[in-house]
Amino acid sequence: MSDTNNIDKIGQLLRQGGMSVTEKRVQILHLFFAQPGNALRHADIEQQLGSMDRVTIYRTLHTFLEKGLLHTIPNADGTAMYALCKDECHEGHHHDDHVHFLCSQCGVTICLDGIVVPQVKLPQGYAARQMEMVISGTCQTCNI
Amino acid sequence: MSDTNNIDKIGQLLRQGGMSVTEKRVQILHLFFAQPGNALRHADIEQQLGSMDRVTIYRTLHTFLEKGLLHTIPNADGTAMYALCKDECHEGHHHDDHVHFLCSQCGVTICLDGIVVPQVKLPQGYAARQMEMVISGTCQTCNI
DNA sequence: CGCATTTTTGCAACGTTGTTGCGAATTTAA
DNA sequence: TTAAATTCGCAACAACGTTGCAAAAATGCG
Repeated sequence: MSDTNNIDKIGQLLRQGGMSVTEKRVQILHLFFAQPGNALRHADIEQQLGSMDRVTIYRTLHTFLEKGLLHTIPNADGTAMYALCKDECHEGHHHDDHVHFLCSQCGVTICLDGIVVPQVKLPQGYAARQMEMVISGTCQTCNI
Repeated sequence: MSDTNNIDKIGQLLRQGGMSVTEKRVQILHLFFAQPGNALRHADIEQQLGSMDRVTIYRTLHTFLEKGLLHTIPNADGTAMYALCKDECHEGHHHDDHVHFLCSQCGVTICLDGIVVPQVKLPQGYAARQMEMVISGTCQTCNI
C-alpha cells in the first residue's frame, strides 16, 4: 500500500468517526498504518514523533480507542499497548477476538489476526463477556 | 483449613525457599492464604495491612515472585496483580497455565485452577514459551 | 544464651506513566 | 471571512514503582 493511499485513508477514517482531521491525529494514525499488525506504546509514539506533546498523544490514543480505531493489548509490564482494529470494529463495540503475540527477544507485539481465541468452558455461575489471550515467545524474525 | 495450620505452612514455605521468616513476610503471605485463588494488588495489601511500608510490600512481592510462591496476572488497567502458585511451581519455573477470571462488576480476580489454557496453532516461524488467558465477565457471586 | 554477621525494613528521594485545568492555536461550519 | 467548537501545549498533579542508605530484625555460631 502506498504512502499517499494511507494518508487518504486516514483522513477518511477520521471523518467517518466524526473526528476533525488534525495534523497530530494524522501523524499518530500514520504510524500505526506504517506497520499494520504491530502494537505501539505511548513511549514508541513519543520517540518517533519527537516534538509532539505527551498529553496530546495520550488524549489522541483515548479518542481512537473510543471511536473504535484502536484496541488495547493487556501487557504484563504495566504499560498500555495499542493496535489498529479491523474494519469490523465500531464505536464502543470491539471485535478484537484475535490472539496477541509478544516476542520476548525483540519486544515487538503483533496481532495474529488469523487466530481466534479458543472458547473455554467456565465453571457454573461464571459468565464471560470478553476473552484475552497473549502468547509470548520468539517471533518469526528472531527465530531465524 | 484452620488459621494456625496456615501459619505453620507459611513458615515452612518461607524456609523451603531459603527466605528468612520475618513478621512482614508472614503477614503478606497470610493474606494470600486467607482467600486462596483470589489475586491481590499492591494497593489491596497496603490497605489491609495499614501500617506496613509501601516499599516493603513491593520488595516482598518481588521476592515471592522470584521464589515461585506467587505469579502475576496481566491486567488491562496497568496495575500488577499477584496470586498464589500451586505446589508444582518452583523457583524460576512457573506452571501457571490456568485461566484467570476478572469480574467486571466486583473487580475480583480469580485463578481458575481447573481450567487449562487451550493450545493454539501459531503461524510458521513463531515459537510459544508462555500463554496467558484472561476472561472477564461476571463471577459466581455477582451473577446471583 | 549472647554476640557478630547477614538480611530485611523504613524513610527519603527520585523516575515513569498517566490525568486534569486552562488559555492559545487550530479546525470546522456558516 | 468570521464566529463557534474543538484540539493542542503547558503546568501542575496523582498513582505506581524503584533505589540508596541507615536502623532494626533475623540467623548462625561459639
